[in-house]
This record gives sequence, structure tokens and C-alpha cells, in this order.
Amino acid sequence: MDLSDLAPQEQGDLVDRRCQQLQPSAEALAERVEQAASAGRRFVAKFGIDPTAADVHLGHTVPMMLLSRFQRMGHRVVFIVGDVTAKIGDPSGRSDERPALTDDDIARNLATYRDQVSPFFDFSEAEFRHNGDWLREVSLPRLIEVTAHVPVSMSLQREDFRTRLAAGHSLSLAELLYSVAMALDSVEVSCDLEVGGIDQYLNMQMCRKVMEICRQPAELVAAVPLLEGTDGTGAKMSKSRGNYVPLTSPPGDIFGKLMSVPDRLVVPYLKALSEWQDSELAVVGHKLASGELHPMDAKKVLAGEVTAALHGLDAAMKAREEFVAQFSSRRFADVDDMPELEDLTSSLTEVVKTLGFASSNSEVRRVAEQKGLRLVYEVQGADQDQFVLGPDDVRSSLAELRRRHEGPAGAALYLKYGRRLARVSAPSGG
RNA sequence: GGGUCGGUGCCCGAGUGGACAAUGGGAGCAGACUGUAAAUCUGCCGGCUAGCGCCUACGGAGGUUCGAAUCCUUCCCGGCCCA
Repeated sequence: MDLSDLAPQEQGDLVDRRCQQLQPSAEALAERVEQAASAGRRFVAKFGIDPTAADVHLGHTVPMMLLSRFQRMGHRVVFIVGDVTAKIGDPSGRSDERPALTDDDIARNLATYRDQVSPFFDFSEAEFRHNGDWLREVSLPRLIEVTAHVPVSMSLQREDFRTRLAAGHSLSLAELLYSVAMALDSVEVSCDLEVGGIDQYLNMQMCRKVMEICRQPAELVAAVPLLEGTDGTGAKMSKSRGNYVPLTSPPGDIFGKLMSVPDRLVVPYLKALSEWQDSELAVVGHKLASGELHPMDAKKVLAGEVTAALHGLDAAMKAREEFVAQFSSRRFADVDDMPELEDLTSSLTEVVKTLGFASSNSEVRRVAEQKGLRLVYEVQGADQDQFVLGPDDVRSSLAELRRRHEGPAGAALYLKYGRRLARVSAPSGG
């Protein structure tokens, strides 16, 4: 969707509605856009990325969506690759060891990153800059000169810093300097506006402060809300919590993961992850509240939107059909997107591990003990016969089990492991 | 620099010579119920083994002991107090 003909005021509003904080204001953004235009220069939007993170998920796409809009408004988008700051580690993350990244690592991570978010974004226009290029040149006297004007109390405004101090946890000087380093990036690119998650809000305040110290107009700050994780615990989406949806997931997984999200996340997710207008979101909200729209149907729409954004419309529609086939109508014959088992001679544990359903023999045995491992016969995509397999069956081969538990003639055979399903092909014996 | 307290499984957090693969909570997984929702109930929740059992694990490395997460030495990391 091209947004280049949007008036500055409209741009300000559009951005404002997607932000949890737009500082100082939507009007200021409109003004800044106009200023840039009248000065004959392009408006600069900055976004910092961490070259260590190779696994991009939906949470990351929230600022990407906003950034993508900036680009479509005709502005210059600059990605700052934090090759130096990554070594400090963002204080908001856990401060475990940060292995030194080689240039090759960084290049590779960056390529992977671009690859992963490319469905959401057009990189051909964007600029990539490594902050090491200038941060390595900053002298200690210069750093002291700048930081002399930065009150420590400013860093300590961060609640996580305060709680860590209060709780007696560690806080290093490097962590305090993280935001200053990031601010020097803003100075370097003469940033007009920085996009980031709300967790970066105070870091971005530092950017404003330091830009002023360096006699530049302070950047504007667009802080987007954090996407809640799929687990419904209220925690933000993150890899460490496992409540995330990787962008590299196949369409079926993306669709499925979004279907398993708590109902109350439907509207927030649509707002953060789709191009929907506020008015449209409001309609969905009302219909959900009134019972006119079933939450599951709303989720199908959401899952479809996101899957389509990443894999295209066709893939999304197919994912939807298959989801219904597998989990609603349970007609497994209609599900294409399912692993096929041709190996009928290995033990079930091996087979399940090969499928990636389980990572150890104990796990397979456990699921079997809990009646999660089943043989399912399906006749003509309709009637099903299920045989629950016990822990003793785990060492047997599929061929053996099929002999032991005979199904109706002509039935297709499936192996069910918890929620997961695989088709047993090559029914040589009948 | 001195004193002092601490580093436990995915996370938080008990344990302070044997019965500890380690109480409890959270997350996760499976089952029932369902809409792959929420809530609820039940069970599982290091690995290997058909099983007896074996291996790995309580910051790192040594040591004492029949036996250590628990004691000692030393190293690394952190908190607090003092300077």
C-alpha cells in the first residue's frame, strides 16, 4: 500500500495510532516531516537491530510494520546494525555471556535477519549501517565530555534498573552506557525519528538527550506496544519464553499457533500485525463483545491475515482449510500438510524422534503412558478407529503395530502423537 | 582494598554430609472437558535401559569422607556494608 501521498498531518495521525508513545506529539511529527521537505532533505527514520538474534518472530514485526509505513510514505529508513552495542547486551535482556561476534557472524546474522523479515518489508530502499563504524572511533575524552551532561538519575528512571538495584541484583556501568552508545547512533545519522518497542522508550529518551548535548535537534520517538506472547500469560513474546511465532515457520504452523492464542488477543494482534484500519478493528471488537462474531472465527481471520502476509494468500487459504480438516472436522484425508511415514520397520520411538515430535525416548514413552500415542484408521475421510498405544508398544515398529491392531479394509492409517499427526504411507500388506 | 552474604534443574526458589534427579511455584507436555480459547480436574516433567540399574546435574577446578548440592582449599561471578 503506497502511502507517499499522505499529508504530513495524516502521517502523524497514522503513526500515532500505532504507537503506545509518540513523543513529543503527532503534530510535532507532522511539522518535522514538513521541515525536512522544505529543507529539501529526506526525513530519517532509524531502527536498531541486534545482529545476534537470528530467530525473528512476530513480536519483532510490530515496529517493522511501522517502519515499513514510513518507507511507503517516502522517507529514508536506516537500520542500525548494533555490532558494538550487541556486545554490551541490552539491559532489558538477560546479561548472560555475549560471545564476541566475528564480522562473518554479523554478516551472516544480518543476512538471515533480512531474509526472515523480507515478507514484511522492502529492503531495496533501506540503508544498513553498522554502529561499530563510528562507535569504535569515539574517544574516551569525547565519551566523558558527552556523559558529563547526562545525569545518572536519567538512566535510573528505568524501572527495571531500579528494581534490580532494590532487589540487590547486578547492574553494570556498561549497561548504563548502552543507551548512550545507542544515542550516538542517532547523532551519527541525524535521526528525525526512531522506532522501537516501548521497552526501548527510556533508551530513546537518552537518544533525545544526547542529540541535544551534541547540538542536534532531538529525534522524535515512536514507541510501539510490545506484542504479548501466544501463551496468554501476559508476558511479551520472546524466544526465551517459547511463546513466539517464528517468521520462518511454515504456513500451517503460523496459522495453527495463532489459532491457539487466547481469544482476548485477537484484536490487539490484528492491530499490531495487520494493515487494518482502526474503524475495522472497532467493528470486530463490537461484534465479538455482542456475540455476533464467534471468537474462533475472528481468530481464523487473524491467522489468515498473518499467514497471508508471510506466505501469500493462497498459502493462507490452504492453511485454513487444513486446519479445519485436522482439528475441527477431523477428516485427516483432507490434510495435505502432514509428514509422511514410509519407515515401517524402525521402532516407534525412532520414528517419532525422526519426525521431530519428540527429542528423547523417555519423552515418547511418557506420552504413550499418558495415552497420547495412537494409531488412527480413517475410512474414506470419514469414520475413524483409534487404538491407544501403550509404553510397551513404543519399541515396536509400525508394521508390527499395524498387524496387531487391524483396521477396516481400505482405511488410511495415521499416527497421532499428542496433537501432532503423521500419515503412514505405503500400506504394502493391506 | 576490607568485611560479609550468595551463585541450585527452562525460570523463580527450597534444601545445608546419607532416604536428593533434589520440596514448592511458574512455564512446558499428555489425558478428560472443549473451539488446538479460557476456566477446571488428573498425570508427567534430565538422559539411557525391557527391567535390575547405570550415567549426567546443584558456578569452575581440586580435596576430605564408605558417602557431598551440602564440609575444606582455590579460582571465577554477583549482592550488601565499610573505605
